[in-house]
This record gives sequence, structure tokens and C-alpha cells, in this order.
Amino acid sequence: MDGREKRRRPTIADVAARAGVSVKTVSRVINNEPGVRPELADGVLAAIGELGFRRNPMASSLRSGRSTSTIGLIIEDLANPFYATVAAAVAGVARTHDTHLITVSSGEDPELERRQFAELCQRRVDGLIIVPAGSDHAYTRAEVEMGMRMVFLDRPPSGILADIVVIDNAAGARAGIVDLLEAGHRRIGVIVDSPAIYTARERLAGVREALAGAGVPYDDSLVRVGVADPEEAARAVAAMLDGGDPPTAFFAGNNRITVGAIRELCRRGDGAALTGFDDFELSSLMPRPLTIIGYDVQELGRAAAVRLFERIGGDTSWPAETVVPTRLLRRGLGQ
Amino acid sequence: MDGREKRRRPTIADVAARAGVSVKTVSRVINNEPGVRPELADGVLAAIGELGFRRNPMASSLRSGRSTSTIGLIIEDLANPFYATVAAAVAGVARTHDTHLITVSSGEDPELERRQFAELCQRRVDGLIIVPAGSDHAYTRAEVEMGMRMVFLDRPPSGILADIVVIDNAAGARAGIVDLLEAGHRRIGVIVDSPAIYTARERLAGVREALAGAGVPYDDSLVRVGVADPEEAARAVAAMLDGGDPPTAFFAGNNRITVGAIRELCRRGDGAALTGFDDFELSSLMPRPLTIIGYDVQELGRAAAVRLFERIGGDTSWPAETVVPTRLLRRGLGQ
DNA sequence: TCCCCTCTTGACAACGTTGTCTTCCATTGA
DNA sequence: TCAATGGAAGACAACGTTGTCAAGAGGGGA
Repeated sequence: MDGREKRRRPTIADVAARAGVSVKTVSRVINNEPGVRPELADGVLAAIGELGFRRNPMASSLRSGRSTSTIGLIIEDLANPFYATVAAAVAGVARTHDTHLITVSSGEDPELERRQFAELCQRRVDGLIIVPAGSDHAYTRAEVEMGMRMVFLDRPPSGILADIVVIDNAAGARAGIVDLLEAGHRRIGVIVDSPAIYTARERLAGVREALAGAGVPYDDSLVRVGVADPEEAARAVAAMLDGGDPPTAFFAGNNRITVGAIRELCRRGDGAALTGFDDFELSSLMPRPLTIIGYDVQELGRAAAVRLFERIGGDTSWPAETVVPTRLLRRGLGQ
Repeated sequence: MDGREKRRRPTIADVAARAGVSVKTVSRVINNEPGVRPELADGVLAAIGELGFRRNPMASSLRSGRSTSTIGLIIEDLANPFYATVAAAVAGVARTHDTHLITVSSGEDPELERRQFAELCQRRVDGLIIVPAGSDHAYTRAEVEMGMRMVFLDRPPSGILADIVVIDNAAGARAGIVDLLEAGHRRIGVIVDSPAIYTARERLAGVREALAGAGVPYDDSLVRVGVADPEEAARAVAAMLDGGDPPTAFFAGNNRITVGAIRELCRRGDGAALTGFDDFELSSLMPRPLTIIGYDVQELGRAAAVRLFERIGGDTSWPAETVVPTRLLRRGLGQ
């Protein structure tokens, strides 16, 4: 039993020979085309069962030029729970369309993203969902002209007009700041990721809008941008708390920053309020109260996939933007 | 710009016409086959660039009968961080082999797992990595005979001999219990998942071995099996603590159980020691000390993928078992 | 009875690529 | 000068399937 004797896979010709019909008749049975006498069809089905025949989808889609029953998803890192949830949701929708999902990670590298894009197009996937890492996506145009369908997720592309599904970043940040203002906070430390990132830009814009709306001045010493990891976030929190007139509340622009802030606040036993964008696993078990600006990540993936399959199904309407709402969640222990 | 004008994709025939050579010459250039004069090859490459030609991999693998440059991964749920990490690791290895990964979720449904398996075989993937949900995998034999390569991950299959990559469950559990015993605990509450699950069985066996080795009697009132979610785990902890002669330590058979146990212990402010199998995100931020029996999840996926590509590469040695070691980690705040 | 129409069924080509075999040309040695 | 040799290039078939079209059987109406 070393599996080396490799029986050849049966083809429709084998089935046809066994059932005593032509290959075309077998093809008709396989594809449920009308115009085959039931008794013949039964014979074909029996032969299929006996031989263990399965249609070769490559030959099929080569000849018919139709669907490959595959879509692609280009994300940054599948090991990141956010993207994993998106991928699971997309795969779920794909399954209802008898379609498989190929997921590739670009690791935020625009050049790799381009290569992955090209590879997936070469494979003739029926469509692509892309979380854009690079800043210019004009290179996708040639493929769009050749019929490739694309939906962008979480961030808008530039250089190309296409469907897009995003979170309501600005509104979420506004709501988070308004919530802090209503609790009486006037000095709010704001820590966000690099403004090169769309979501960080939008969220910071929401923060400024909310502050301006309440007549609270925007104090540069209370804003840190370009914070990329929990350690840096912790240092930023520490620096603000150690400064003169420290903030009584913090706004964290994403969950990595939130985690870093929690760590530093717990270390110090500081009671400052904390509101952070993006929920994360076990946020409700964090050892202090916090407010999360959350949203349905699954819904994000699902909406993108649904849109993509509408396109694949022939929808040629003008590209649309789908916005997934956010909501405030009280998390952490002692809340 | 509604993308309806769908330019036909160029084929090697188009390239050949443009370069003034035969299709076979183009094929030779594409595949780096020898025997093409450099000046002709340059002309072909120029034509490829001008037309934006890309080889159709379906036609290619249909004709040559070789690799589809695709492997499949069958897991329970991609949204689960454990499986997401495995998938990312497998995709990483696949990438070094210029291969794409199709990931499908079976949701622990053996029937769905069978269907997913059949679908992926139908696609002629080069190989499959399977986290088996069902209890009988004899149905995979027909495909193995036709040359399908498979590696099983995390749990062994039954009814088929194949490569397998698993965690050292029993040794990990033994080490966890020995650690508690050395800290002086003699009454250890043990909470594990259903013994229908291989990992739960193995871990429980490790627990018994460690207890027996230390001469500590196995007390049925301190063992709960078949615990499936954090809520049930919390109730199990509560019941044991409320009984007579409550345990001074708990062993949790997986991270869902660990989380439920933490929740209940924190709610009560109970100081019992806690050791749990499987690490999880932010375990170091849990509001109490705990010990984790951890392992390298990436390594699990990587090892399986490496084995699979060895098989795809032609390795026909006897199926082997790869065991990934565990290690004890001190986690939680206040450690 | 004959013609037309419908319904089954099959023969054949085509999808885009690659394996096999042949052809052609230049070069070499006698 | 001519046969032998070897390398480059192309003609053709084949992979497994499906679209197109034609052939044949059977039925109904004139």
C-alpha cells in the first residue's frame, strides 16, 4: 500500500463506453441538460457511480470559458484575527455559490500585492476581494477591461473606480469622543496609527470633528500619530501622563494601541478612561473598564462577497460604496 | 467605463502571430525550454509584454497533466485563531512552492468534510492537509489510489494510513500536572472536552499518567469531561468549588475551558491555581496568574505543509508521524 | 402516403496549452 | 561534392470537456 499504482482518473469517455452512449450524452447528463431519455440517463448515472467519475473542472472551464468557481481574497495577514474573520465570512458566502476561495497574504507589501493580484488573475478567478496595501491601484485596470470583477475592502483604492466596503470610521471615532466628552472629559489623549493609513486618517478626522463640535480645542501635545505597535502605544501613554496637565481619558485608534494603553494604565494603576477602536478577543476580560468602538467584522466580509457575486452574476451598475456601522461597547472587568 | 467591452485575453497564438513564430516556439520561451535562438526569444518576450499575455494555467495543466499549483486545507473554522494561524503557516510554505492554498471549513460536520474533500479532489489539487472531524476516513482511499497526497493535522484519521502531524498532547498534560503537583497541590480539578475528541482523550490520559506516577488517587468527583464551551466550564468550576473538600488547583483541557475557568475564578476572587492547555491571544493580560501548556501553532502548520510538499515532490516513504513539542508558560498578570 | 416537425442522439470541432515527431538548414568530415 | 550530424523551428495531435450542427426516429396533419 504505497499508493504508487495510480489508477488513471476516469473521463467522460470511460463513462460513455461503459454506459454504451456517446460522450456528449454523458456531458448532457452531468450538466442536467434536457433531452436525454430517463432510462439512458439512469445508465449513465450508474456508470458514473461505478467508475467514481468526477468532471474535470479545468477541462470544463477551459472549453466553456465560463466560471472557474474560484474567487480570490488578498489580505495582509491571515493569522490576524480581523482578516481571518473576513476570510471566513467570504468563504461562507462563496460556499453558497459553489465557489472556492483562494486567500493570499500580501504582508502590507505593495509589490507583493501586485504579484499576488497578477497570479490570481492568471488563474482566471471569477473575482477578487482586495484589502489594498499599496497606494496606487491603476495597475488593475488592464484586468478590469478584460472582465475581472473586484471589490475593495476596508480601504478605498486609488486610481481605479470600483465597489468598496468600509467601516464608518469617522462616525465611530466621533461617537467615541462624544461619549468621553459627555462623561465630562476635556483633556483626551489621542493615539493613532500612521496617517498614511486610510482608517487612521478617517478616525483622526472624526476625533477632530467631535472636539470641534464641542468647542474643545485641539491640543497637539495630546495627539500622537504614527504609532504602530503596543509597545509604542504604551510609551505614548506614559509620556502624556508624565507631562504637565495630563489627560483624564485616552482614545486609541486601533486595537493594538488599545492593548498597549491598557498595559501601561494597569502598570501604573492609573484610572484614566480609555476608549479604543476595534474590538478584540477577550476584551471583556481586560482587567479594567474600557469602551470599544466595535463593528461586525463578519458583516464586512459578507457584504464584500455579496457585492462581488452580484458583479459576477452580471450586475453592471455604477460602483457603490457600502458602509458598515459602528457601535459603542462597554468592555473590561469592573465596568 | 463600465468594463463591459471585455477585451479577449491574448493566447499564445496571438503572441506567435505578433512575433512571427509558431505557437510551439512561444511555448518553449514561456517554459524556458532550450533550443530557441536568443533573437527569436527576445521577439517573443517583446510580443508577450506588448499584449500582456499570461499563460492559462488550466489549459497548461490539462494538457500536461501535471501540477495545478494548488493545495487544499480542510479545517473546522477559519475564524478560529488556531486554524487561522495554521492556514497562514501553510500558505507561507505553499508560497515558496509557487502554489496557492484553498481553505475550506467543515464546521466539525463529517458529512460536510466529505463533500469538501470530494470537491477539492475534483479540482485536482496537488495535495490536501486535513484536520479530521469525522471518525472514519476510509472514504479517502479511492483518491489516494488515484494519487492524491494527504497529510492529517492535529488528529489522526482512522481507516487510512497517512502522514500525520500532531501536538504532544499527553506529554504536555503530564508536564502541566507534574508542575501543579510540585507546587504542592493534591486536589486538582480536571475539566476537559468530550473524549470523542482525540486531543481531549490524549490530554486526559496524560493527566492520569501524571497523577498515577505521583501516587495521587484519581478522584472521579474532580474530573468533568464533555465540557464544550466557556459557560459550561465556568459552571463546572463552580460546582467543584461548592462541593466538599474543593480543589486547590484546576487543569483546563483547552483554551475555551481555560477562559471559562478564569471568568468563574475571577468572579469569586478564588485563588486556586490554574493550568490550561493551548495558549490564546492576550493570555498574558488575564487578570490573574495562570500556567499555559503552549506549543508553536505555526510550526504545526509549517510541518504539515513541508511534509505535503515532500510527498508532492515524489517522496514515497512509509507514512510518518511528526510530533510538535509543548512547553509550560507562565501567563496572566500578577505572576 | 408524404412531408414537416419535434425529440434524441451522436459526430466533430474547439478551448489554450504542451509532447512528439518531422522538416529544414547549416555545418562537418571524407 | 555529398552524406552524415545536430540544432532550431514548426506541424500536428492530444488533454477532457462542451457548443454546434446534423442525422435519425417517431408522430401528426394534410
